[in-house]
Amino acid sequence: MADRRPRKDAARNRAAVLAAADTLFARCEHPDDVTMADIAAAAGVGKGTLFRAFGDRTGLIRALYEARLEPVRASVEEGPPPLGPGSPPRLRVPALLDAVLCFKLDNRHLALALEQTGDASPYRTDHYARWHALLKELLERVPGGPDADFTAHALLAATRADLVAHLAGENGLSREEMRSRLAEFTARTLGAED
Amino acid sequence: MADRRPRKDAARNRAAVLAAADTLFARCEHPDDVTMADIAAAAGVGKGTLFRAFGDRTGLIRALYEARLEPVRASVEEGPPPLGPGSPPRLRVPALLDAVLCFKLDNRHLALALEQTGDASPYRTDHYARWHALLKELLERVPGGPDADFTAHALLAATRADLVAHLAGENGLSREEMRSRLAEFTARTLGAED
DNA sequence: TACGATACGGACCGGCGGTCCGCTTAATCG
DNA sequence: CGATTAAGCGGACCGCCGGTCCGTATCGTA
Repeated sequence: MADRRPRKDAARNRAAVLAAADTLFARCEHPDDVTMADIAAAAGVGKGTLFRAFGDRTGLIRALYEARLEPVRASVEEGPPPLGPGSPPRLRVPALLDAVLCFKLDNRHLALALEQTGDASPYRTDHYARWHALLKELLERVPGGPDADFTAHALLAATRADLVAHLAGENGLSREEMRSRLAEFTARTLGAED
Repeated sequence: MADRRPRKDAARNRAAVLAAADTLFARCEHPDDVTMADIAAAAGVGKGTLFRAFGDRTGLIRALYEARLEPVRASVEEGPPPLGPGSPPRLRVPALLDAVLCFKLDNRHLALALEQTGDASPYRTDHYARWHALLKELLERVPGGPDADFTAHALLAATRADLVAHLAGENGLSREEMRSRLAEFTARTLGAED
């Protein structure tokens, strides 16, 4: 009844597919330019392998995204302040949003691909649920703070992948400029520090 | 060299297609469930007609969206305060965002279909450009206000169709609750009124 | 009414995500 | 080690969708 370990070749292929998909998404401007067949070919496997390993297109992208996100998640859950636990909400909230923003900047293609996957809104993924829950909890502990639930959503919305891509691309906003804008915006919504 | 008026049947068919598409999108939960063939059939025309009139899927959805948006645009550009011109930014900004939110609530399916259309990010449409430009201009006139450009984007991001749909659907947030949450959020980012 | 321009419509196409099944190969066991 | 077996493989195949094409029908005009 225990989970049986996967075969060696299966594990190797899985990794190859993830790597291939990663580079392909990074190379192409629009996520839809990368087809499943492309990924399979680049990874040197058949399409069947790819679908058996990840279920469907969304599953593959999600797996990639979450693998990349893992270090950030770790920093947030057990890293040092101000990002890690234990730091006061007024410091941790901006740190958290900055981390999300940086992640999206560093993984534009992936985030775009994921948020844009037709089926299932980005709001039903569990990583979104985690960010939102944590943010909400922190906001609730800010004295005189705004409605935590909505504010958490609104702040996260400011880091949407396509917005970030637009600001970086069309507007030519640099990484640091964007970070400081977001920090300022976050500070405002937290309100004056009494 | 003048623009030749379209033939009567062409105009009628165009209207029929828009109407059919509207009801179909309204009926279905997920925009992708509505295919071009469905729309053509519901409108009682051939697929060719549909594509000749609107170019492609995105064009059709955009046309629908903008037709619906027209009254709101009119209210904003030449209506009475606080939504119309002439009212002070501190009143007009929240009014504007409230109007956008209400529009998205009333046209969830359309907004979803449009924002989710794979090709072209929602940030390159001209209605977005208009909202953003106006909002930015208003924010610049708020004394001691935040960075206008980024803030305008961030505020609009809080009214993204899929977020609105999520809040209304999963969270069961009522229309009025959402409006008041957004109003509160907006007020916060505008800062204390000195 | 006759004629040119315009629009119609549905058969058709290319390409995509996803499936299926005969073959290969890794793991296990005597 | 060789035999056995289940897990994994891969690419031909399928259904569907957005988009095109062109012979035919209809509108507007004189």
